[in-house]
Amino acid sequence: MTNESLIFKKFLARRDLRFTPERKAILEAVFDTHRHFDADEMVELLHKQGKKISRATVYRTLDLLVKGGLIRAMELGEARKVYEHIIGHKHHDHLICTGCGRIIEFDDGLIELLQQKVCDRLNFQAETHSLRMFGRCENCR
Amino acid sequence: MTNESLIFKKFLARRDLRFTPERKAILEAVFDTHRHFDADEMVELLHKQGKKISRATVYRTLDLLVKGGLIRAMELGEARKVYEHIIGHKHHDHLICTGCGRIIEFDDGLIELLQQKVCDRLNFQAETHSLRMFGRCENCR
DNA sequence: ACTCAATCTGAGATTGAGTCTCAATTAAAA
DNA sequence: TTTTAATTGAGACTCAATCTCAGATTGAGT
Repeated sequence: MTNESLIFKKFLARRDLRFTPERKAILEAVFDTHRHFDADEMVELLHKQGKKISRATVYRTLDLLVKGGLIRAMELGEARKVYEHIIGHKHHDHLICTGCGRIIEFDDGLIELLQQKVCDRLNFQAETHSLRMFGRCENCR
Repeated sequence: MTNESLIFKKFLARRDLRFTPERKAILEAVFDTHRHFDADEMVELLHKQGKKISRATVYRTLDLLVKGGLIRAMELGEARKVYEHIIGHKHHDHLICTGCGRIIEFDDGLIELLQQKVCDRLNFQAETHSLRMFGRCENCR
């Protein structure tokens, strides 16, 4: 049993929700994918694997994975939301190249610290944050 | 002639686009509004003022104002894009209360500086950025 | 002022990601 | 086994945003 399965099961149990075969299959497909993906890509991937799971269930389960803190949803300038793993990955933010669509991840502890200071100063209790910089990567500038 | 009119006219002229009565009315309505607004609110506001301007034209003109650097579009956690002025306003980022929807603006020069350093380090030429922190404001925590 | 090519507009159709509905199914507890 | 509640799938629905295209408007050139 993988780490993420345990965490997801615990999350579901806490809410009287069930670890169904569909949720298991989606969880596994999500954690087998080591890049950003969107909901409809996940539907397609599951169908390619012969798993007949409806769009509605995929959307619902991705929401659960977000609520459970296993994955993170982001808007990277496109219409669709994309997702990435949280578990087993250090927090990071994104540079988004408006030329080629490339996503560059970075993290900077000092920026995070200063963000926290801003929140403290304004008496705000941050739960999540999103820092995105849009521009040109080295290949496109 | 206001500052923003001059800038918008110049932007349009540079692209062989016209400063039509509709675009003028939208520009004025936008800069008379001193808070965040979305496209459909702007349509409604114009209609209340007796200006019969179509949704399509409002959407198109807001895009032009963004391209021209007069206003900025953001996603603040809701489905709709919201807009705010850029001209005459210092750059800032946002705290978004997930309890009451309140938007708190802040700016922190040191964070901006560190963002620039990240871009320099990764050879990335940033054009815009967006830093949002979601959580609970002092009234909702 | 007139012509003409290019831009602009409005009404409504269309798109598309995401959500909702509800009947049938499945899981788990009693 | 019975009962109760959660779950699923198919497709309808929502709604912000975009697109279409015919007719109107603009402005440069004459």
